[in-house]
Order: sequence, then C-alpha cells, then structure tokens
Amino acid sequence: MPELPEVEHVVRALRRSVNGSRIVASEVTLPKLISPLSTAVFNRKLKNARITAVNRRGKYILIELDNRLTLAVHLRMTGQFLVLKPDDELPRHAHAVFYLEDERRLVFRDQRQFGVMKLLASSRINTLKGISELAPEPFSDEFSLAYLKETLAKSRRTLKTLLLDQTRVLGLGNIYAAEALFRARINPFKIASELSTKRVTRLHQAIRDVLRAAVSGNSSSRISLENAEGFSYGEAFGRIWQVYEREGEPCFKCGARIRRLTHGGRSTYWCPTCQRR
DNA sequence: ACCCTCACCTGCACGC
DNA sequence: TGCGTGCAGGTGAGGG
Repeated sequence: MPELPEVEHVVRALRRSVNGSRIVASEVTLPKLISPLSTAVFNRKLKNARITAVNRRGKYILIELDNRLTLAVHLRMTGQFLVLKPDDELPRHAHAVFYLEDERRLVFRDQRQFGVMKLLASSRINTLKGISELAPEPFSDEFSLAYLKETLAKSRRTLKTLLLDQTRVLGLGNIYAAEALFRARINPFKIASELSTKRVTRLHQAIRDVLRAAVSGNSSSRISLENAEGFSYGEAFGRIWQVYEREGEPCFKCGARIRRLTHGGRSTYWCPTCQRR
C-alpha cells in the first residue's frame, strides 16, 4: 500500500492507538523480517519497553521506545499494522506480534514478506542504510524549487525513474509519481536535466499538491488500526486516480485515451495529449 | 558516481 | 478445473 501519504496515515493511527503502551512480549515468525538480529535478541530488547513516540522519515515508520531504542519499520509493498483485541484471531501472514499490557496485540502482517524492521539505538537511526541517504522531506523548506532544479539538472534519467528515487525526491511511489507528472502536464519519459525552469516549477508544485491532497484527504480520520480494511488505495480512500490504472480510459481533462508502458519493470501511465514530449 | 537489471515473495486476474 | 503468464503500491545488491 504505502507511499508517503499512506505511511503518514499509518503513523498517525499508531500514535492514536498504541503510543504510550508497554510491550510485555513479542513474537517473530519470519526471521528475515528483523535480520540481522536474532528473534531471541529482538524479543529480549523489546520486553517491557514502552512506546514513547511514533514518527516518520520518508516511508519509514519510527517507533521510539523508552529504552533508547527505536524500531524502524518499512512496509514495502504489502506491510500492514493492525491492533487485535483479546478475542480476535491472528490473520494470515502475521509475521510479528507485540503483546501490549492491556491485552491488545499489535500485529505486523505482510503478504509478500518484503517489509523490514530494524531495531537499533535511537541515536543511530540516521546512520541506517536506507535512511541516511534520503532526500529532504517534501514539505520541508529544504525541498525547495532550487533543490529540485539542481537535482534534476544532475540527472540523465527519465523523470518517472528519478521521481521514484527516494534519495532525490522523497515520498512518491509509482502512483503519485504518475499523478504528479500528469498534474504538472509533463511527459514521464522526458530526461530530467532537459526540463525547462517553467516545468520544474510546475513539477515542484505538483509533487506537493499530490502528496498534500493524499495526506490531508478525507481518508485520514477514517483510518484505524482496529479496522485493517481501511488501509487500501483507490476506492477505499474515496479517490480516483487521474491516470494511474486508467489505461485506455478517457483523460478527465481532454478525453484522450490514457496510455501505459512498462518502464524499468513498472507501469507508467500518462495522457499522450496533456503530457506531450 | 551513476544507472540499469534483477531479486525478493504471495496472490490475483486473465486466457487457453 | 487447471495451468501458465503477467502484474501488483518498494527497495537494495550487484554489475556494467
């Protein structure tokens, strides 16, 4: 599920539902999830730790504990958190269970098993491979027009590819990259360094607009970890994509048929008229 | 230093 | 019904 907005929703839901809770025990049934730690060490370090904060950096969820450790979680494609009440059955693909002092269980499930958890000293979070190199947060001052202009100027890759690179532009995934390019009326296969200043400006605005709309959309209040079905894209969020997953359908702006091409192993959708080369 | 390809997994929709 | 194919929202290792 998760691009930056979805991760932000998960973070907020975790804050509402488990911040302040104490973990009395944990269980991990998929060792690679927490590698390189052993499950024994992982469980021992978490025992009796209290969750003191839940934050986000890029698409990483940072669960801070009162023992100077932080659990950094990346959901990748299908990772989910949910909170079970005492009588609830453990769902399929539950790979880690955190038993809370009030009898609830915080569960991490992940159908495709791509998700990762790293437990390490809070002071060392920024040294974590994957986090240390991340581009500035899209809503920070650091992610300025000048930053984007310089970043694009340095790359001969296509925009679509570059927008997915979290070390250059943070927060977009395959959906929002396509949506941002549509919003900015820019062709996904354009070479980054060849973009005019006018277009860079439009793209900068579009990236923020698309992410902001998704973060602050009507969905956020409805999401709850106690109702896992709340976590999905598309209709469940009450949103319709402009181009994503709309191959062959008419563009909402001009009526042209939306096109799709597989590019670097992933689908790219665009309107051939609104987003000319 | 950069950029590309592939690998990591399960499950679903599709066509034969 | 069953089986093969392609596809799915993300990243990181390895190689050119």
